[in-house]
Amino acid sequence: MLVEPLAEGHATELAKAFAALADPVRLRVFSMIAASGTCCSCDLIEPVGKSQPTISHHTKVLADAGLITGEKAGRWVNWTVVPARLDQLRAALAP
Amino acid sequence: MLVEPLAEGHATELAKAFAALADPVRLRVFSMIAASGTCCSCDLIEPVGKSQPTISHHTKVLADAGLITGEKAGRWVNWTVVPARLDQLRAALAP
DNA sequence: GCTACAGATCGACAGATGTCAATATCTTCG
DNA sequence: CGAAGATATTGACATCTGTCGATCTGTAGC
Repeated sequence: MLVEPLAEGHATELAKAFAALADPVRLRVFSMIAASGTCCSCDLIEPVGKSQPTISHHTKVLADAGLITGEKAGRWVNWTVVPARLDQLRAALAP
Repeated sequence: MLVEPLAEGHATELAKAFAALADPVRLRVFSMIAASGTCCSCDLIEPVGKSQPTISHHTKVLADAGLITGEKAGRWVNWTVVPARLDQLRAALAP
């Protein structure tokens, strides 16, 4: 991205991913999922200090942006990061 | 960031930088500055297709986030990217 | 079936954000 | 000085976003 101007479509696509990381609460949620390898939403509520609907909202935003993916396991949802999406973002910031 | 949960302060700091990249127009402005090494605001208006105040607003947001820095040269402002800030973001996304 | 729990969805509301027209500021040049 | 050009600032507006309480949808275990 640092060698040639971004096309409009590509910029919109990238912006969505960055927008997903543009909130402190969401960054913390994301880092907790990344750090633990896998965790469910209920594990995030207390450490993050937000209500359950708010956490659910944030996981949805992160998932829609392709940064995490959730697998249902009984009553729980196991969230994990999507490494390929991260690579994409790092590449976009690379010189 | 992927090995341990982010502290609240650090998350807020990072979120500001990502928020600056969370808009397609701003991403394009940023990529054009990066690609050209240095350019002034007036060079951005036509290719980006936004009004002059809007471009000015976006450069200010990017500058406030520490992603670019502007040096006044007569009537112009020469914008350049801040590589250290970019490194910081890439590091935050590194496994 | 009933209860308890994980998670999603809905509705509402305050606050932030992107955009432009109008205007102001500052700098160069004649 | 006066005119012209590059940016910045202001004001206004529509839209988006983060948050919560209330409620709905599942699933597990009794």
